[in-house]
Amino acid sequence: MTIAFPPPAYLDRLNHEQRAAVLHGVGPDEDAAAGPLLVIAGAGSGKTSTLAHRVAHLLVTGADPRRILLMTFSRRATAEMTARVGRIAAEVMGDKAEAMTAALTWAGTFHAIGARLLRAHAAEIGLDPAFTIHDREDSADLMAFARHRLGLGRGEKRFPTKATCLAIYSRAVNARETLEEALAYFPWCADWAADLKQLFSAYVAAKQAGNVLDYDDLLLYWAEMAADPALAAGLAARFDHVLIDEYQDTNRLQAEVLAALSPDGAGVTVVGDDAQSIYSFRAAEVRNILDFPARFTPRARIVTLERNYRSSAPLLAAANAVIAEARERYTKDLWTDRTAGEPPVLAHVLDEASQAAYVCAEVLEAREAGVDLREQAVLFRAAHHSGPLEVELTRRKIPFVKFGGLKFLDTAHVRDLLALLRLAENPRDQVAGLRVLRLLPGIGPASAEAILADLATTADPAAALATARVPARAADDWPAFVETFAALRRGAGWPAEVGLARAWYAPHLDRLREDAATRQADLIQLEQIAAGYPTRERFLTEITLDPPGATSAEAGPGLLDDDYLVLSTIHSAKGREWRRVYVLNCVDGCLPSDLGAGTSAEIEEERRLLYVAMTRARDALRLIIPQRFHVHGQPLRGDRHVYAARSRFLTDRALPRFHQVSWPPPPPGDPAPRAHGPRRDLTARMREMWT
DNA sequence: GCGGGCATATTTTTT
DNA sequence: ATATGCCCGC
Repeated sequence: MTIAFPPPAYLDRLNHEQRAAVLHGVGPDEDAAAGPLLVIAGAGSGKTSTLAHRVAHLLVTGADPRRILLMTFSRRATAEMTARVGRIAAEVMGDKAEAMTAALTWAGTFHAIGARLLRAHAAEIGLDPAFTIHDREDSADLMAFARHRLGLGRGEKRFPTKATCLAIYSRAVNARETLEEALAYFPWCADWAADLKQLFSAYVAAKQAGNVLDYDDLLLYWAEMAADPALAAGLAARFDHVLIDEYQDTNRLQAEVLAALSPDGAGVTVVGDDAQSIYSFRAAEVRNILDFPARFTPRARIVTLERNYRSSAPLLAAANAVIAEARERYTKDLWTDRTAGEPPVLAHVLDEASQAAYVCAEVLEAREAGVDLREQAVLFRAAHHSGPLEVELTRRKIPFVKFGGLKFLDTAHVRDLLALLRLAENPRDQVAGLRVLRLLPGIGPASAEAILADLATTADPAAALATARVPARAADDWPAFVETFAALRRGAGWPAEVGLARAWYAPHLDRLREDAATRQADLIQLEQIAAGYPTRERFLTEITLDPPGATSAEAGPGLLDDDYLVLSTIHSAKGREWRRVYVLNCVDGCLPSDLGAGTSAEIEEERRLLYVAMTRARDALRLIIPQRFHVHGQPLRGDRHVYAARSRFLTDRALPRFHQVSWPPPPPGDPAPRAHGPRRDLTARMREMWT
């Protein structure tokens, strides 16, 4: 492959630092062969573009796309990245660029790449390549199963729930901590260390018996494989270049994987921004990025991108003011030459209902002024915060799509259907089997377990089912199940198999659920999604590793062609941008969230969360402060609420960066505008007397 | 052993 | 408002 001289025109689009990041160790001075590179890329500094240019430049200068490992944080980010790489490369290579990006097959999330590598190397590490992958809920179910079997939780004191057990386990694995160290994050469970150890051991055994891997295993097996001298060489030899996006949100286990892929850092590029680290609840370790340069000798090169191309100056000034209060920070303030623009607005509203009304009014007004709905987004801390807004949007017939929170895949009927497909893929998968078999009336945990035990040990699962002893009450429904399972095992064709599974499931759905019709509609949609995958295995793997992230009021394909408002958790908004951004519930208790112990590290992360939300906006930003919002999860039906204060992150020092309004606007001539609610809320006091 | 009925605690963010 | 977990009758 020839090197393009003079340098390709695409380099001219980049600023000095971006170009340095793109050119590092590539091209004419290949002797300076690419040592490790860290790109600190502030919000809106052209990070994605820079990374895409670097990959494209590697391709243009002759790198083998099949030997480039590109890890991003979501499938959407992967798709966006490869599309951009393709466009850039096409400028120089024309039609050939398409083949190059098509060969960029090792692009995906850490977990997805891990799954592929483990399947490829399964035989070498004692895995059956037909392994299936448990998502969080499956893992929790298996944990519950192990817990039950050990008889834990029968004492007087309540044993931690399955979700908590899994969280502790996961923390230990991802942070590479001992159980005792991990328990520091779960102090109320400290007394259970011995039982938990026993439980985790049983959990691991159950996973292996079922030939299943959980999320953590995808990284753990990978890291362990890489740490084994006999296996590591084969892994490391696969790739010439390793590029990782959002490095600030990786955990220790992921850092280990990276270290094993390239011990001396050759060919490694990591990109991230410590000011946007928001995943420590998932054991993300911001030290990964901070300590990256010093891990190598000579140290890794650092390129810092501080010029912001996204936001107007007033918005950026406000975001800088918020992050300036952080206890500890490493990156400098961002700057921009986009000086014009309106200041961000702090909107005081009465409650969540008026918050919803305010957002609707603003959104519609902006649309009248020419800003499409899809250029606007509403962001919030927790998925349920958008509830009242969703109601209002639906009432006003404003289309929207929601990212984050409860997903399609978490509904019982979708899980039931997937469980059947998974059992066909991997008959040893006990969680899937238990779920499916219990759909048959007359089969409960005990008989299901007996049947599954046979299934796990036989060479011919379909035959084993046909001759299994089933309770008399289940006899009528049994043949249909056996037949469907056998057809799936034979491989009835994809995605036709989903149709078979659905046909089998339909009568059970009718029997078990009131709203069977709407749930059927979901399953038809699932079948359409399945049609987009080449095989059952790919479908099952990828859908658990990167589930369809969005739910919408008017679910259904085709919606994406229309104009719709985006609703998203702040976490799911990472890496995205919109012209106008609204942030709900900017009050203490929501942002920062008052759950958890409230350690200062947690508080700092909440501050970064607000920063991430603010820096998504290009032209306009509204932070909304309801004076009262109602407390969720209270047994008292109805209207318990708290009076909230402006988020502590919007300090007096940051305040001048905002324009403050009350909404609805006070009537003209009102002598006492009540921007901060009733002077004294006696009704609340009356209620509090009895709480 | 199954499955329905009742009580109870419990809610962040996600691969 | 929901989900998990426990108990009891069939």
